[in-house]
Amino acid sequence: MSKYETTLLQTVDMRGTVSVQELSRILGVSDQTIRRVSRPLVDRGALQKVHGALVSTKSAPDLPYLARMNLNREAKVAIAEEVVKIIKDGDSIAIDTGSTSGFVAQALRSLRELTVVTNSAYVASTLAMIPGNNVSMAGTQLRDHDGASFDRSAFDVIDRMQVDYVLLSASLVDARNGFLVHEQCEVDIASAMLANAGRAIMAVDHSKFEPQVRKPVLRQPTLKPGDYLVTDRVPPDEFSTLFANLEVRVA
Amino acid sequence: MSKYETTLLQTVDMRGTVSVQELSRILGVSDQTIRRVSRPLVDRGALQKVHGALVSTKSAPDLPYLARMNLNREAKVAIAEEVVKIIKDGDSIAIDTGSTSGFVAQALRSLRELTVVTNSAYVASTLAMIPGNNVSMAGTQLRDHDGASFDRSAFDVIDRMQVDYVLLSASLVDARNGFLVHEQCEVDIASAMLANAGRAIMAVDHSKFEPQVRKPVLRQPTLKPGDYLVTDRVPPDEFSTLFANLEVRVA
DNA sequence: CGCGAATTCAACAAAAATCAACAATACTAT
DNA sequence: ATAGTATTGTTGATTTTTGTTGAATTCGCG
Repeated sequence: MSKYETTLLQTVDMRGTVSVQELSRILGVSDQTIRRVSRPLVDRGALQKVHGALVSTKSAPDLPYLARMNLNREAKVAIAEEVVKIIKDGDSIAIDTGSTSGFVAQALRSLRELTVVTNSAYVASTLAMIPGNNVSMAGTQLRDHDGASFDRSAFDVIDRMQVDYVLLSASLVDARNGFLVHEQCEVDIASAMLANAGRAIMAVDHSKFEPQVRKPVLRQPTLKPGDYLVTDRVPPDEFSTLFANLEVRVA
Repeated sequence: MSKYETTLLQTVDMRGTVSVQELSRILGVSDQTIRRVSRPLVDRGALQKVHGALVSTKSAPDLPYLARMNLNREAKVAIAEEVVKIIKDGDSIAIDTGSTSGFVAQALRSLRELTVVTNSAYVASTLAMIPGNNVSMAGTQLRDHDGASFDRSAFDVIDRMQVDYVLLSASLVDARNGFLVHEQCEVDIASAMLANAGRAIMAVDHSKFEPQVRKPVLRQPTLKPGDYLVTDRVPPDEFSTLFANLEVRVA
């Protein structure tokens, strides 16, 4: 029996199916080791093996995250990995709600001793399980489609913290108007997080550069020079002025 | 018997698996001593040894949340389904933390228009995603092994609500002393939920009727006549007086 | 069907952990 | 106080585990 067995089983059973590469990052070992320690597990039937990944034999707990999580999945995973390169063990970060945030939370499981504040119950529960992390859930009543909170107490919690980074997202990036979202409450939370954080990380996949069916109209707070913009494709030229002061990273 | 035994057992049982190096740092002795001291413990079956680390034997009560979720999985799934039969669409329920609660949350996804209050981020995020549900997360700072909160604000939230049911759990059922758990804060939350709820549902799988390695000593608040006890096997006779006034359901 | 990319496997070298024996230290009983 | 006993740290040989390399296999896609 290997010392990684329990963590490995935990992670796979929780997510249903997870790639060997990702497991190696989460456990901090090589992919070859993942294969080695997982072999006895699949022999004994505790796990199932497919090409490139391990899948749980238990009825895969169909974790909520709806259709949006699977929209542009590869893009969001890539962005999440790029975001994790910015963060180091021991850093503190505020994370807003949004589908990309969910992937970032998953990817952040490979770091240690993180201090996290978030208004998303999904992000909170994902990162709270990691031993050594210090996670605070901001807010009480949860919005039903994504499990995020925007009530008064959320702001109280956010305003109490001072963090190194804040992870933000947007529904649409407009060359003229910047980063747009649909709801005022999302802007409010973003502003509060931004006010209490060092550098901001704006994560938007390439689909956010194209026109949306339902056009968002509310502007996210403007970013500071030096804040990060992480995306999965080189943005079209028309955005160059908007991103002029930002550190742009393409996954 | 060595003076380190109890600390060693506690630490390993708490964390599920901990490396020899880390133990030597924690106890302030050499790694060789850890090996020496742990040998009789693994001989007597109180601990398990792997290369580089000690892991708690499987009946250990405080394994990380997701590891515990895979312990007696079938039993807990069955119990969860039985619990769901009690609840109807539109009901309100308070849910405490614990591995069984996680399964109940999964099973409750088949109901609609639920009002839920819980101090577990996992339960909260699981149920908040269902359209029509109204979920409140009680508490802010999350305990790292199971993502549950026990801070002041958790009680404020719970005390504001009046719900139809409360789902409780226990680490051990003792014929003389009733339902026992390890931590005072868990009792406090249970009491608060109980005070604001109609009928209680105590969910315990059969393993909770047998002696535990680390014996819990704190009594859960006593249940009212008519409260439910849901389990997966007919409890031994010695518990008949304890369960006399309860509605017992066996999955 | 065949090609390129990704994944897996086998084998070996490097690193880490274990064990046994011994030396140093603390503790006990007289 | 002192001899005897038990416990702990250290050292080096041995074993186990881990990362890396390169070959073989599988997968995806035209």
